[in-house]
Amino acid sequence: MTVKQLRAFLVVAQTLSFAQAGERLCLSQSALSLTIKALEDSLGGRLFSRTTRSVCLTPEGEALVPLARRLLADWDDAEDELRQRFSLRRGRVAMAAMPSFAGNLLPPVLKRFRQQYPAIGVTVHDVINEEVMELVRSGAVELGIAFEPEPTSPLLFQALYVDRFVAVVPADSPLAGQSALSWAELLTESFITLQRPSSVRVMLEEHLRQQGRALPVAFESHQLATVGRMVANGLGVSAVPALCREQMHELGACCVALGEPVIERPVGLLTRPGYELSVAARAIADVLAQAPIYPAST
Amino acid sequence: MTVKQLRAFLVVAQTLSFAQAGERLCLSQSALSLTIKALEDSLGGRLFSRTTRSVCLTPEGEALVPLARRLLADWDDAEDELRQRFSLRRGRVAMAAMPSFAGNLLPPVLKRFRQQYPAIGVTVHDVINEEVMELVRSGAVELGIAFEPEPTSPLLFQALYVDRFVAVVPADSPLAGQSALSWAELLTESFITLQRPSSVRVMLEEHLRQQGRALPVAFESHQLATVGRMVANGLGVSAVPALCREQMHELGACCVALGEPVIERPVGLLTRPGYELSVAARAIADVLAQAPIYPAST
DNA sequence: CACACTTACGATATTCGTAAGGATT
DNA sequence: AATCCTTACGAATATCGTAAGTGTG
Repeated sequence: MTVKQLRAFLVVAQTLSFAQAGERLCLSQSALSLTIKALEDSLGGRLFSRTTRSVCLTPEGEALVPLARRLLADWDDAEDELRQRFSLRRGRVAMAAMPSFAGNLLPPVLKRFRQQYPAIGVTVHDVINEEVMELVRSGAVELGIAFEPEPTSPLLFQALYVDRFVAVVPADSPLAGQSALSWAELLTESFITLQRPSSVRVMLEEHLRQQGRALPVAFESHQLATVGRMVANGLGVSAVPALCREQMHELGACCVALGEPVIERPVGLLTRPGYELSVAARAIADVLAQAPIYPAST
Repeated sequence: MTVKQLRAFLVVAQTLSFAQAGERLCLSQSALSLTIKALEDSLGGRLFSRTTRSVCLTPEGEALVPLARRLLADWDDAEDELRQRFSLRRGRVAMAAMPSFAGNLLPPVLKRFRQQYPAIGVTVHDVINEEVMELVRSGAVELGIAFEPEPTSPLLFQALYVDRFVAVVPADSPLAGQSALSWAELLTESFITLQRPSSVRVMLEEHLRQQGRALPVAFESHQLATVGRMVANGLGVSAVPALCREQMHELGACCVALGEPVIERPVGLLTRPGYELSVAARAIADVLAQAPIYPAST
């Protein structure tokens, strides 16, 4: 039993005429006759009762009509579903982004994406850098946005821009007026930073340890917003990726460039090697790559 | 999108190997490759991600797997359903029979039918002769069992046997001992018969009117069983088709042959012209025609 | 180098349309 | 006689398998 046969059957069942049905199916009478015959043979009995002059359904044919209708409707629905996915008129993408990106650069990108493909749903997992990598690695999400992983990581990385740490100081601090700060100057103050699993914290400690410095941590939080608020209230200073500059300003803190050693690290797209992206995920990746919203890398 | 393509897709999705899938499908690698390619083209995108060395599903392919499973399962179910109908391993037949037949000869016939085709359901409408014809005419039932209709009737009739009226008298009546009765003898008694719409009543009156006799109706009922019981209790006599002889005996009444004029009429199968019987109905008709249970026609 | 999928090409099957046949109104 | 379905047959199309090509482990 083939799709074509079933479609032909339904049209004949509706018109009760091989000639009319053939016309509607763009098929000659003879071809249609053979098609129905083949269907009947495959099922083991007659579906139509032909009396050379008139055609009518046998009881078995009658029973097939509703079955065929449902079958073909489901068939067409499934076909449509897939076609819509491929043509970006439907779908859902799961992605993960580290909080600093998810909260700052991602929303405008998603807005643009939404304007372009309004029927594609997006699930964003706003988790710390390490969990982004884990979600991508496990296949739970198709796309991740995070710092460039170690070379030993099996994940594919495509850089979007290079992020650089900047100092965060209270707006009324004397440090706020300077065009740039040295680490030595910054570290004389009480330091506020994120809690341990955070990659921002880990990166900071790692780089400073390499030059023999330690982080004088006075307060820590697991929310960037809290860090910013603490700095704004004069509890101390911090250092965050430039990505968060806007957010810090909004919280009332001031960002100042940091001198040597410049701590910077590429931020970009993580994907799982060996697995293709869905058309929809590919579209998000493209919008991300073309978005003109990234801070200069220098 | 064709059935063959979808089946091929599912096997490849399971094995994740064109070679193995081809083997299971009895298809060469190349043919399978083309089949999948055709499916992908028809849907507008890739379903598998091939890296010359390994095959895996794209997210869209992943989405198609459950759809394809359901689609093909439904497809096979429908195919099976029809095949079972044609092979008499499933189905339902609606038929109608006049009460005298439905209550006497039909049960053993249906028992035989059931033994032969245990999975075919039968709906029997036990209604008076005229309604049997109406149900067949309207297509509500495929088969009817009734007296032969008038030649003007559009229904097809196939005789099973010829039924003849016999007298019904109380067992303790002097009439019960005779080998045959004349209508003159019978009509001297109080007469019990069925109520008006019944064809038995109509036929009786019609035949007697032709010879200038009237029916001295004392009691009437719309149930043959009640008529029999009334006769058994000495309320009077009756005349019924020979078909009901057994039933009358069981009710305590006695049946005796009737002399001239012999009232007889063929009983048989009614079908709708121009409409084919279902395989299952055909099977019942065959069992009915071959059943060796009919009284001799003479 | 070996394996696994793709592409190319000739052979086989299927499907199609035209034309003839048969039956009914 | 006209209409409608079936059957027959040659042609176009599609599908298949073998074999060569290509990229990966």
